[in-house]
Amino acid sequence: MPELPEVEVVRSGLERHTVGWRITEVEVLHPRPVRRDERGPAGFAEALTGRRIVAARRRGKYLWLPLDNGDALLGHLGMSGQLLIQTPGAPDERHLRVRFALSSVVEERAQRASRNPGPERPPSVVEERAKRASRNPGTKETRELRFVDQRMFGGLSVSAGGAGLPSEIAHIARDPLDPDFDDDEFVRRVRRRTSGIKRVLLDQTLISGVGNIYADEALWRARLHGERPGDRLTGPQLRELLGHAREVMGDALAQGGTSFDALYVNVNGESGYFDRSLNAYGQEGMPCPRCGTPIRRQAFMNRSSYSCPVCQRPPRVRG
DNA sequence: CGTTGCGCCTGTTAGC
DNA sequence: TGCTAACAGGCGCAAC
Repeated sequence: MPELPEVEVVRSGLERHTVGWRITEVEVLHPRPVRRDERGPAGFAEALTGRRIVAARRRGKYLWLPLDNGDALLGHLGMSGQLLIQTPGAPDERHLRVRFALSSVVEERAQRASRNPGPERPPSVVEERAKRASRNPGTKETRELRFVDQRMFGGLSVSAGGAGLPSEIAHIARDPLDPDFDDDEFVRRVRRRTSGIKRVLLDQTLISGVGNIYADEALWRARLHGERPGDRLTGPQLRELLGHAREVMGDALAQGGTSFDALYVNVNGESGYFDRSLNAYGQEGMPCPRCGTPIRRQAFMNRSSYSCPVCQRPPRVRG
C-alpha cells in the first residue's frame, strides 16, 4: 500500500522518465480507473493525446503531470496502483488499466538536458540508449507509461488548468515533509478537534501523506493512544508527534528511494522498510520494543490499529 | 462547519 | 475439496 514515501519514489521516477515526452496514444482498458473524469474514457484519452508532459508533481499521495497546455494528468495509486515505464510490446500486465504511448524526438530532449543538467549520477539504461540514438538526428524514441491497478481504488483524470495545483485536490493539505507545512496552523486546528488523534492524522485536509501504517508508528513513538481526542492534547505533545511522523516517513523515504534508475519504474508498496522497522503496525502479539508488553490490535474504521497497551494508555471516557 | 460511519474494489488466506 | 468470511485501507460522501 503506497504511502507518501512510496508515492514520492514514483513521482521521482516519472520526473526522470516522462518529462519532455509527448503522449501519442491513450488506451483505456478498464473504465473504473478514469471514473473521476467527467468526460469518460474517450474524453479522457482525447484530452491527453498530443500533449507533452512538462513536470511531475505531488501533494500528499496525489501525483500530477502538468502538460504543455496548462492541464494536468492527475493520479492516485489507491491501494494497489502502479505507474510503470515499459518498452512498447512488452506483455500486458494482468491488471493493466490504462496505457499511454509516449514518444520523444532525440534532439529536442538533448536540448533540454543541456539547459537543465541535473545532479551527478551514473547514466541509466535509458540515457545510454538516448546517447546512441543521438548519433542519428531525428530518431524518434517510444516508450509506454502504464497504469496497473489490481483493486482499482486508484484512478486517473485530466484536470483542466490543473498544471499548478489541480482544483480537485485543492483541499488536500501539505505533507509534513513539505518545507511549507505550517506546524502552528496544524497544532491550532488539531486542538479544535474532538475526534481521536488517529482519525485526525488520517484527515488529509489537516495533514497529508499519513496512512494507517505511519499513523500507528508515529503514535507508538509518541506514546499516544489513537483514541486520545485532539482537543485533549497539548501543543508540545502535538509537535512531538509531528516530529515522529517526519522521522518515520523520512526514514522510509531514505530506504525506499533506492533505485529507480532502470527503465522499469515499479513501486509495489514493499519498500523493504516494512519488514525491518515497524514497531507497532502489524505486530499483534509481538513484544513492544520498548517495554515487552504484547502489541494489541483494535478495530478502527473497518480496519486495524496496533498499539502497546502499556506505553500508549487509552484515554478515560470524556466526562 | 465538525463528526461519524460506510461503500468502493479484488486477491489471498483462514476456517469450517 | 469447496465454500464463505475476514482482511488489506485511502478516500469521498451522506447523514446528523
